[in-house]
Amino acid sequence: MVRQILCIAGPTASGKSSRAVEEALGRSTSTGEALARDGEIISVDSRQVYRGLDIGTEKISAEEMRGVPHHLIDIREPEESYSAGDFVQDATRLIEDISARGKLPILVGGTHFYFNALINGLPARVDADPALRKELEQPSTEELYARVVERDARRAAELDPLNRRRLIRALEIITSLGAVPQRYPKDCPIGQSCGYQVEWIVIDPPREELQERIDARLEQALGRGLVDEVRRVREAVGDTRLSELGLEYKIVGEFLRNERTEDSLLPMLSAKLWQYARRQKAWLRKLRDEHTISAELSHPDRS
RNA sequence: GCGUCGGUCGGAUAGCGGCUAUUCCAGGAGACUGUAAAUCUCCCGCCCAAUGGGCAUCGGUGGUUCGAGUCCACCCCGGCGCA
Repeated sequence: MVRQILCIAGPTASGKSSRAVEEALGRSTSTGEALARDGEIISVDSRQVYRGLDIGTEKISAEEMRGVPHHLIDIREPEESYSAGDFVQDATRLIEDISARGKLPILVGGTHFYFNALINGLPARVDADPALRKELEQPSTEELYARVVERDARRAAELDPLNRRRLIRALEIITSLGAVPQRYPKDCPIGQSCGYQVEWIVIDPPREELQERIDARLEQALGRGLVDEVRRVREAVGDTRLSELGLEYKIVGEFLRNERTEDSLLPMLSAKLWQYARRQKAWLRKLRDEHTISAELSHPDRS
């Protein structure tokens, strides 16, 4: 059976979360018509899955949820891993559950790669192999690339020879399957693999407006104790993992280690979040190209 | 005032007489098939009849030299030390 889902995507600070709640409550008036919707929200966010990362990830508060169930938030400890594969599995299950209850699954978030993975599928289906990954940390990047070329020339041609992470992942798949499966096999056109009927809402505010929203949100986050939150997370997971969590966690972590001044915090965070937003916009373009979804330039008053 | 260290492309930084002035950050354009807020690539003085070529450029002015960001002199500016 073809499940219907609503996907809300957009860059950071674009106001996705509150829009999702409105959609779930059926109060969206963007088209002028009152849509009687009763939905549950599935977060599509690679960082909000972690407990304790609240301020830095701009996690929605209980009040802001307004009684709408939210899924895939606070489901892991920060030191645990969570992958696109985990997400696809969890989201697939949740979509079934929510649909079975007669409700509309609403997927909202800024991890656009996860949307892509859910809708277009992840052909490999090979779990991470920590032991193998550790072993593959040893060889030089050149060597890793040579191995991929030797064992799967087709995939090698697609990969960046200098991107170790991707090379290691490719070798992980090759070790398990012999070769990396093709992205879009002839018998599985784009959009067919997921079997969902997708309605898109893409919120993509103009540059200047988004930058203002990012800065406003950052000042708010600092006022709400961002630095203390990062300090707690750092104590729990250590510096390496902290940096991996990215953005606020990485930058504030540098400050906590006295590698940067307090004055440089806000400007640097602002710059990094804008860089992030740009990467997200690149994904939106890709999603648009693949799904003919249209962007909505308007946005709700707050997020 | 004397001494001293320094003034390099938005910021920081390398450069110790020779051919394309280094690296990091910021900025811009992208990639992305299981770490994705991660990871990675390219561009980033000016101009052009541009898969190549031309002209600039290292605080200023002069000088030494076949050749100067690099050496010398003087000047301007900043830090430190001594007065």
